[in-house]
Amino acid sequence: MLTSQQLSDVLRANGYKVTPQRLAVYEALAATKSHPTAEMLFSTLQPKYPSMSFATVYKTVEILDRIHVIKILNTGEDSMRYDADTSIHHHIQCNECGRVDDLMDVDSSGLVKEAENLSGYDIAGHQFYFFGVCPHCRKAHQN
Amino acid sequence: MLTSQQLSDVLRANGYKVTPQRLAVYEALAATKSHPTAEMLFSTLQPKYPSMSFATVYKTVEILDRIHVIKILNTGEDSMRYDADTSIHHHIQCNECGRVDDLMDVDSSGLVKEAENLSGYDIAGHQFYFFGVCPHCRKAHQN
DNA sequence: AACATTTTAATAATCTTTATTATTTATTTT
DNA sequence: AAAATAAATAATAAAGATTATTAAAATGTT
Repeated sequence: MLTSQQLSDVLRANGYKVTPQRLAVYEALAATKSHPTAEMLFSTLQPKYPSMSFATVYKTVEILDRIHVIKILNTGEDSMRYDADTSIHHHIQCNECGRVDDLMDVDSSGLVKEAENLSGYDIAGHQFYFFGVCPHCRKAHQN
Repeated sequence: MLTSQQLSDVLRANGYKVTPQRLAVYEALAATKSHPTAEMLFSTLQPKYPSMSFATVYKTVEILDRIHVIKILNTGEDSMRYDADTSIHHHIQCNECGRVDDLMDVDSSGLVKEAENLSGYDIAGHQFYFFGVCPHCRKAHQN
């Protein structure tokens, strides 16, 4: 999570200009833990930035990903999700309501080492996805 | 990996008819470890089944997934990949050449338990993806 | 072998994402 | 501070993957 000032610095350091749209997309993403899709981001920004186009949202998240201030998630849905938290953590999605939650304190470093040894790859990143039924939906079942 | 006979039985048991196309799609998938996309499958089948359409490939993999004889992979590319090996294993993709390899002997059961406790979810499945540079591309770098 | 039903293939449609281009905005230079 | 230049935005179109539709063909059953 970066301040606007920090994000501006990173953008400039990578040769990108600082624009209100870029700051707004990042802020919208940093303000939520819901791992929104491009469409959700667009809807969120609509009230404040009624002139912003879909293409701008897509271009912006592409840039934010390229300068490593956000992560792109792919849970197998038809659209991507975005996450402003770039720390190493994993995700779990509810098969029923579709929500995506963070899984913070699962230590994956052992598995990464193991994977590196087994594969001979030089591993640069990893994404773990778990799927199941969230507590909320489980409770709903009991009624 | 199922024989044609076994697959036929599973199809029938689930109320699906057995057709040459379905057997062919499964066989093409079972014959490779390259985790092909729908397009790759289509191209592979083209010579033997010149009349088969793209829609048939998509419908077929959808059915094969629904009866749990294949798995759908999602590495974040623009298209899905398919895997006839439904045993629990994980995948690693090369950031340079794009190939997707199996990671067989990485034990993830501990992490799944941990994730279940932390999240309160009832976990039904999981997919781990690692990304990096494959041995082949690493070697190419040295030249 | 004929029937009822499902599947296939072809096509069109849908949806997400990317490309294009004129206009606008941010930065640099004067 | 104003002008010049370089890049970004918005609008639109285009591309690409996947899904829906429907007439024709194949399957399993009687």
